[in-house]
Amino acid sequence: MFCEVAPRPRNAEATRAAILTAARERFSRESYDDVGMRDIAGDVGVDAALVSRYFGSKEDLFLKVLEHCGDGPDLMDGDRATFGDRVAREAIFGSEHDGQLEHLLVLLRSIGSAKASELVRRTADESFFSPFQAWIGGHDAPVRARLAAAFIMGMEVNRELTGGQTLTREQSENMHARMAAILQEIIDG
Amino acid sequence: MFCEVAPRPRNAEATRAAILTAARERFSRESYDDVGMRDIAGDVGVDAALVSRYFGSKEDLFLKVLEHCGDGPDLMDGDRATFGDRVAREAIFGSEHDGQLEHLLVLLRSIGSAKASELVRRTADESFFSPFQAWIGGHDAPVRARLAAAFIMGMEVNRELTGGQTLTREQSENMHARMAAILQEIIDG
DNA sequence: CAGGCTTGTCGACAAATGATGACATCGCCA
DNA sequence: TGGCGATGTCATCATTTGTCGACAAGCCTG
Repeated sequence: MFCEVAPRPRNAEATRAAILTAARERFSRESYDDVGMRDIAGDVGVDAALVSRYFGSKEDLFLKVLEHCGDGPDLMDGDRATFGDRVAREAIFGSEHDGQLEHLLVLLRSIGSAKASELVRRTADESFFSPFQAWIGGHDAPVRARLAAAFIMGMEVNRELTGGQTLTREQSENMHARMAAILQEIIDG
Repeated sequence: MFCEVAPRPRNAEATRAAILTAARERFSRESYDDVGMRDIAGDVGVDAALVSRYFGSKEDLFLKVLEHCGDGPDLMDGDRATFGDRVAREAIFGSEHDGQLEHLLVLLRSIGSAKASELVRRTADESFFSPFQAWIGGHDAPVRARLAAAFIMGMEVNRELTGGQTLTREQSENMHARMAAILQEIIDG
């Protein structure tokens, strides 16, 4: 009884989209160097050569991922008065299914890779820092934007570094409250 | 006129130390994956095979670097009342020749690499988070340590991401003042 | 000065990677 | 239904990487 997997229908557009999605998930969990064309292809159930042909090169694919999920981080969606609370919650507790910070994760994962860092830098500026700074507005917007961004990104890194050992529920709530207050104060000026 | 480079004297101990130093400098500037044994060997003026033989494997060498420069970050050296000022200064303006945060840089550069992340996590805990948390002390030390650490690391990442475009002198001073205040407040409880 | 241990180099290998061109297979249209 | 373009696979290449064993050169001791 051979239980063959249903073959993917021959649809270039859909396959292309599936590859892009798989690539985005990979790049948000592993660094540019650690993600292989064969990995992405395997996730989709396709040969690695197809990925190359559809996207040109690995670098081009990475760039497409950055453009695709970088429509603009939705950090700025929502009430401005609850910014600290919202963002601190996601930064500390994370979120199932693709939270607002997934875009940042892709950037952070590959910031260390020499081959990707240039793309990461440019994207970070164009689709994160600039709009974020504009959204913050007011006096010293560039400075306040950097402070807030640093805090948010740092907490992501922190979660990565101390991922194993978790705080107690009470401590996490405590940290969330403190971070939310600090962030909100930065945002408000 | 052949101007030969003076050959390195045959001294295993010195050579070993030179390799370790070169490795530390490489790993503080490039990620684990981007640093090759041949690179390190080239810096010292030695064959790559020697590095392997002295340190076993690349992973062992990386671990030695972590242990070596991780005697304990000297963030905690100095007056506690000026902690915010000192650390914010180094995080924002950086520092020539190996500042207090060089140790953190090694960790941050390679946090994304799958092969190094486990070592990075362990080292970060043992030689950074734990002593830092103990040094902070007081109520909610674990929480406050993480908040401060996140802010500091985030500013390092920030510098990496926005390295190209610099703030004006005035803006930098402004950011320094704000960051120093926030850090100090976290430290003081 | 000669032997022998130490220190270092050379060449090579196996594995993995991104990339490419030739070939196979599906689906649509005449 | 037959053919043709679109879609996908296979085999392969060049390169890079860490690592290893064999060999060369140097320094110290007898």
